[in-house]
Amino acid sequence: MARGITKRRPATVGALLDAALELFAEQGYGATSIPGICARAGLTKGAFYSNFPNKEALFLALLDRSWQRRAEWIRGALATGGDLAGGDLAGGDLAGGDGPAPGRGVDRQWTLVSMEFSLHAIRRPEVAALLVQHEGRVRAELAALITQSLGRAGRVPTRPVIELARMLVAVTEGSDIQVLTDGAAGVAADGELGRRAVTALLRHFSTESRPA
Amino acid sequence: MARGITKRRPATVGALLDAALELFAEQGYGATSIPGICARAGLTKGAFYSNFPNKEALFLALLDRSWQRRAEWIRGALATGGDLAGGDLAGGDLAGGDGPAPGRGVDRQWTLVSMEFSLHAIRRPEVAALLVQHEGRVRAELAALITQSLGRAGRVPTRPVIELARMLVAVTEGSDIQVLTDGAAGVAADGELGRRAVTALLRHFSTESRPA
DNA sequence: TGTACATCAGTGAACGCGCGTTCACTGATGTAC
DNA sequence: TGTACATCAGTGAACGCGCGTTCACTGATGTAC
Repeated sequence: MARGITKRRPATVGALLDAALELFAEQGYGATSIPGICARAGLTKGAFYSNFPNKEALFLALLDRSWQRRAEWIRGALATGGDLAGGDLAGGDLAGGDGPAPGRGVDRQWTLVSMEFSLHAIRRPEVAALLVQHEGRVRAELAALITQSLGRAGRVPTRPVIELARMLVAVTEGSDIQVLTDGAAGVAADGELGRRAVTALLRHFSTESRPA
Repeated sequence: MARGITKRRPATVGALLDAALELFAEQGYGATSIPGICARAGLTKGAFYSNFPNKEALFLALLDRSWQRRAEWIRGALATGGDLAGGDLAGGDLAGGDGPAPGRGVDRQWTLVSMEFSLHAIRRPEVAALLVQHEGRVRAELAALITQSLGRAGRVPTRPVIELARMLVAVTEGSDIQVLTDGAAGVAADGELGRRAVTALLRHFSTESRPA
């Protein structure tokens, strides 16, 4: 007679995660209250405590869901032969989309929430472990994408690809912040600067592969 | 008979700003309470409200002080002929120091607080204006530094220096985040990756200046 | 298919606490003489 | 230099509010027969 989880739970948890994503992006993690999340989700506080012990657990669950969605996206790019050098993964797109993925432009919600999480992780070693693990996986997938892209252009890397992956993530993150702050005003289209830098780094740290 | 400000104020304000810097870095802006700041500063809450209308005003005052200190630092680098390409400004050092400036390595406190402020600014257009203005000034000074560095190396930029300045800020910010998150584990010394990327970008977007 | 009922999931009232903010006050500062 | 006193700056008690958390309860779910 009703053993284990029922079908209501996933819907409730989903509503809470959706509400939290919105509010974390709008107001920030610290400024968002549990009652606020419940109200946005159209639920009572009891529903929250029935599913999570505290706000941090909700945050981790939210990241987990986002990471899964983004992982699907990056794997899709690999499968369909995404080309970094061409620019279709560079810039804002590295920040992908929380869902079916937007095209060009920075995903504001995701960028804000993941910046918050970086801050959070930097302050708490036990949370940092999670982030480090996740970023390791992302870098590994990105490294594969780099190798693929360079290969298509008839080039080979002159430094470990994992190191290039780190650089691309850094420049992309930094660019995204600038785009959100001032739209990289008057310099180039959204993400264009980041894409240029990515291309430059890929060229600088690779060389033509002449099969003797 | 005691007209205008007395000598107590600067000391009180200074203590509050010091306390706030520590706590914002430790716990984050949102999680830090006014009573908390006052306790850390060894003052009562009244002292706070006697000097600031709210936490946000304190935050802005703190940034103002930090920016002034950092501006002195970057101007010093220009005056003493700092060399970007050589690496002594690149990497974590772009993040300088809130004070006489640390040598190598990322300034943890400052990086955390300025990330928080970026988030804050992205969410509030009226605050963003301040940040945009400040970053504009920083980019201008950095552009001068880039021109100087390239000049020393007998090179000229192939793109607007202000654009290069943006790229260097982006890659430096992104690298700093990685260093704080996982120490850019096992890849290179702190900030080394950022420095390499900076050098690569400077080389890629400049060419030898052969005075015909 | 229909009904009984055990278990699961969310409700809503209740609580204690620390927050932000105010304000009458006391002590510190610094000018006037 | 010393004293009187007006103004400034910080104290500490007080307040109302919304937060996080708990829990007895009611309604939803899904199995057994």
